[in-house]
Amino acid sequence: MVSSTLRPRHRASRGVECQHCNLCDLCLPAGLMPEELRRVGGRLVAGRRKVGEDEVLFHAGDRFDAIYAVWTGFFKTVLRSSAGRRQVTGFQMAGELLGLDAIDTGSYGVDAVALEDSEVCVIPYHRLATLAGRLAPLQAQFHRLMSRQIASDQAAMLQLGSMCAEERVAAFLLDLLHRLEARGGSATAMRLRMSREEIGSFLGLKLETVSRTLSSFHARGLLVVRQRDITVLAPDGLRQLLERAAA
Amino acid sequence: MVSSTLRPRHRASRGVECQHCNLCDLCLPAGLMPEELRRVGGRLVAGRRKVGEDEVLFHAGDRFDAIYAVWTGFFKTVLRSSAGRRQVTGFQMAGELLGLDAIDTGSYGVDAVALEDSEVCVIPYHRLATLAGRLAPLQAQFHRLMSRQIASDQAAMLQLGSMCAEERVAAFLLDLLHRLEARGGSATAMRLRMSREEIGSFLGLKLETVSRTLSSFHARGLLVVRQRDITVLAPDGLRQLLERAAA
DNA sequence: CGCGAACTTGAGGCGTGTCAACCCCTGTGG
DNA sequence: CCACAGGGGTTGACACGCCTCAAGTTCGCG
Repeated sequence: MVSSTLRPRHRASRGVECQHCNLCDLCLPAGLMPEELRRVGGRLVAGRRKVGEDEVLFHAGDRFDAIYAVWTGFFKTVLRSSAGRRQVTGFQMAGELLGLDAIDTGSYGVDAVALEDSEVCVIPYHRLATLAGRLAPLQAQFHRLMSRQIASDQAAMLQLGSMCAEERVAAFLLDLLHRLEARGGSATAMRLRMSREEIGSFLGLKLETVSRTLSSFHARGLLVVRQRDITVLAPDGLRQLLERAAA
Repeated sequence: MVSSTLRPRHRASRGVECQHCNLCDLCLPAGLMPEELRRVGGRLVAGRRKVGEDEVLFHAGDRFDAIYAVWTGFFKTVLRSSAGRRQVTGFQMAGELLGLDAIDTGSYGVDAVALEDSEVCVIPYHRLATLAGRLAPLQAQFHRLMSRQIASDQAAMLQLGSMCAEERVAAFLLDLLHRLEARGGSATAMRLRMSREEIGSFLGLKLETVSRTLSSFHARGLLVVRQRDITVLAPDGLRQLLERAAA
């Protein structure tokens, strides 16, 4: 008994059907049976929105009404303190959600900025809440994704709180590669979408330190770095860097 | 002092009714109307469990089947890396939830340790999921609490990634006081439940640095510190420390 | 072809870590 | 009631990793 509300026809308003999306086993509908997927149909995603490189999907403080799922492209989220400090709190790629921190306060807490030309699925929160109430597997998957964000934020806290610069950079590279591999990318090579400064902000380091650390890895034969192209030659070498740590 | 989490005798058989709990507007049932609260009745909380000081509520890796809500007392959560690094990822007090990071993987990701004699409400996740599917306001509040945890973890990332030691300690004290005040405590005085080392682990500092910083605040007349008793004399002084920061 | 942004590299300073000594509380047992 | 032990906390001296500042290089793009 969802009444199909009449909405003005503009580009982003056409329903998008999850069952025809190639990301459906990575994103919100993951774990749904074909029959359930069909029930979701086009009622979850209100539409797609293009966000050009360096454009802002939403600003901290904007009124919250939708979660966004990255469909194509790459984003960063930036938290700004009242004192003007800035901290990159994460990088998001296909199938990952943006805006989860806004449910509590009703307004977004971070800026979401595209690092390359991107497209996102617009998921009005009230639609998600309604559908999740009826479709237990959808609710379950939504909870899993929020939970995953919590776990990944805590992993970031571990990096920031108890690793030295080399370890942070190594962990960062391995995490990125792992996520790209899960999306069909190479397990060893990638093109970074973010600048040294953005990496540094995420890792609590200055851009020079990031640069020096990458150069050092290069010199030790762990990887090849040429600007934003990185090829890891010895992933186990990076992993060992993380393993051999004092308590 | 080492204790096992396998303690069947703590398993309470009687349901606990949220509508008779003094925390009901801080915790999971917050925002529910009396009528809805009655519908929840004793079907959400399976029972209460006592956890003595230094005892472990759950270990990282334990199979996940319940969320816990702190009823009385005080907890810390500790994330351990494969290399043996340890990071305190948070401190939890009355009305706050433990175990949210476990929904995704099906096992807890951190250790939860009581810092004083405590009691928690045991909320089997399947019960919560079922009830949330039927009671939209309960679902909404659960989402808000997960969202709040994400936002607070990101605030911690900001502290760890872009603040100096003094700023971290000031922010930490103000946050603790704020949360205690929301629970009816004093806005200026408190007894810390955790050691300098645990504060340091949370803030990414060594215990000596925490101690020195508190001494320095004391010397400047911002607060009085005597072991674990802290009285803030100039909360605005602490706030100013945070405000006057370079970008 | 040349400008600017991003990146790299170097030299020196500073904040926090490390190591060690000491102090203060609390609990315990004579 | 006091002596003592032990853990947590404080303080000091020094070391070191990362930051700061600055110069130079590479690359993309008009």
